[in-house]
Amino acid sequence: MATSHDVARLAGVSQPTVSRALRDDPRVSEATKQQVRAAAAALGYAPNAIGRALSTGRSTRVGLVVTDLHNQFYQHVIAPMHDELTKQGYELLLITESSESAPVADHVVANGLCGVILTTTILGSVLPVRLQDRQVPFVYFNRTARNVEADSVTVDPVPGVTELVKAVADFGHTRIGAVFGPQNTSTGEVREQAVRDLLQDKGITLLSRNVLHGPFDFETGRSGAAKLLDRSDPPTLILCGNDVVALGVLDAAVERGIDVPGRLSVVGFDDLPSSAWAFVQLSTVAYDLEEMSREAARLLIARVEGRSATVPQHTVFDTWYVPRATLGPAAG
Amino acid sequence: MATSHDVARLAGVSQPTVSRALRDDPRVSEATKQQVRAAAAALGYAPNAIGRALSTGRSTRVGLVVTDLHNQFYQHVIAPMHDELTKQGYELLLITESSESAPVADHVVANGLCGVILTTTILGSVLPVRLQDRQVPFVYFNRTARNVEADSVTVDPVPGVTELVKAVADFGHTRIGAVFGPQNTSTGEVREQAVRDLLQDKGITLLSRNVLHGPFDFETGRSGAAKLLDRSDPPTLILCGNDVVALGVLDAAVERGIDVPGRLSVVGFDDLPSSAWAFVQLSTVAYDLEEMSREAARLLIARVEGRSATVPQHTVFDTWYVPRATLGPAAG
DNA sequence: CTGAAAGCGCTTACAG
DNA sequence: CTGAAAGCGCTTACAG
Repeated sequence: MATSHDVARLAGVSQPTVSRALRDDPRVSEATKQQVRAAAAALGYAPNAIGRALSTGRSTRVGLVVTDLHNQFYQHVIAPMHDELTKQGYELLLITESSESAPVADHVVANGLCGVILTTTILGSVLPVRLQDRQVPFVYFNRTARNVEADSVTVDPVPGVTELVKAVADFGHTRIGAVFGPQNTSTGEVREQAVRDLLQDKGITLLSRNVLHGPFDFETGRSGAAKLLDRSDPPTLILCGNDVVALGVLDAAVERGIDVPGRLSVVGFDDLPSSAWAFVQLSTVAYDLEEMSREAARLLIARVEGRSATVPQHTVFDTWYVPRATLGPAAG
Repeated sequence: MATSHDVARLAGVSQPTVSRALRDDPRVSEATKQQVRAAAAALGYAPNAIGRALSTGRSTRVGLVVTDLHNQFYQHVIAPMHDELTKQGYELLLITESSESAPVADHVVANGLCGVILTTTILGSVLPVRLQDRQVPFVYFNRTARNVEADSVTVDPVPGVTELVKAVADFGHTRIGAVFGPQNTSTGEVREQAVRDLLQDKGITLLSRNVLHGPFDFETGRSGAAKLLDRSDPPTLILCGNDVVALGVLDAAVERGIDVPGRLSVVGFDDLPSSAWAFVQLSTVAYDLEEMSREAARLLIARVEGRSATVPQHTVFDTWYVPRATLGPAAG
């Protein structure tokens, strides 16, 4: 592979001039730039990112920290995020957060990532602290944390849940079950609180024995539904922490031959593409996940490039209820 | 962040000794190693990967080249692949192949990737050639290419399709439609050929007007099914290039109120987790996609580390038929 | 067993 | 407008 020295030799200039010319430095004359570009093209030269990173102390590599890459949800955030990053000349490195988060922060620094998007911060996690210590810019995606302030993109569940709860009340549901997300994440907490508050406003009680928690995955939904449905007085509706959980609930219901929504209604949150499939038709709360993913990338880049205000930026996305086939009148 | 110089100063040794000690170089005495490790720990030092990469000319960063990150399929390859790479001390960088593939190869070199996994090589693509030119190790995932030999992991569709075709024949299907994958990929080609050959062995004809092609996505299935189902003599069975396409076909069928498998049978290929959901129950051809993804990572790492035989390694995975609810007796 | 020197491929003050 | 020099943080012959 050609280096800037090769280009310099061919163009008859010094190596630093090659560096400047190709970055379109205004101090280099047009004539010189022409020559350098021609020489670079002739040699098929592209600046080496490693050399640049070492020299500038900054790369264009962004880390995306996730817990569960198997989760369908991430597919829909990775795609637009990667797209936005690429468009702006950055790269996406996948990082899974293991239980020990200190290594992650070291890893990030050692690998010269210019910033990190945290999709997975457990409340009270030390990772944000570590990143801050090491002065690595980061943004919270769909999460926040109390200990460390930083840019964030989140969702306001209230508008969507308000509409949803109205539909629930209109359909006459009173025996309600819930399979919420983990209690140690802000996403789980915020959604649960919205549902609880708004149900209460409608005078609907959520019995604590009908409320379950677990990771935002299919199995949580399956096993949660199993517990709730095998009772003598099963709920007529199960509210879920997200769509993936709701799919698990549907799976359990169908397996038991329980008609949805005839005998059981199910509601999710996220409105993933699969929820709209004709043989799923999951009623759910939606928001613009794609735009939200892009916004996370944008916030991070702005921060990395020093274009952000010193104070943390918080973008909040609106939600709305999407009525489909899995929420219907309460069973007799 | 501390550098090896800081550690050297604290440990009272030279910087190269720090470098050697931390890599556990046998030429360094145990006593010195102890001191260096202690100093490194005290400073929270971790070797800088950028410096190392520049110096060795090799990183531990692997690129995964995909076309369509939105496709559900990739979720199931990214997760295990990332897991295997991480386990072996490598990192995963996402790369989408745009139409122009020369830039991709340059990008790979400029960013010092140590190797690349190609999931998406179109037959006749120049990317493999470019990578070979630049001496970047790579492996074909689920694809091969004629022009350039390289390590590969692929699937042999024959065993699974043989079983499948037997079931199809036993159920008495004769009016058969197909929505195959793209004709410009080896995966699409190989699967289609297997289906054609094995149907022919059973004396079943696949009318060319009933055979459609398209990208391996949901929309291909939806629109393909629309075409086939709106005919006066619709097929009693639609064979699909993969599960995602089959889901699209199911979607179109359900939307039209067509009973599956009463009036229409549908079969996929891949056996993605969603195909097993109780409300999907897609009959399909399965193979060990997770193990296959890990194997791709392993082959690449072995190649990168010079542990592979000079001749390309080809791992081929077995397939089998998974009967579920979407393949039944041919409609009257 | 350890250190001094050189170099990987860039960028960035500093001169001129 | 351009070049010579130094340095980013490592590794790797080369001496000793």
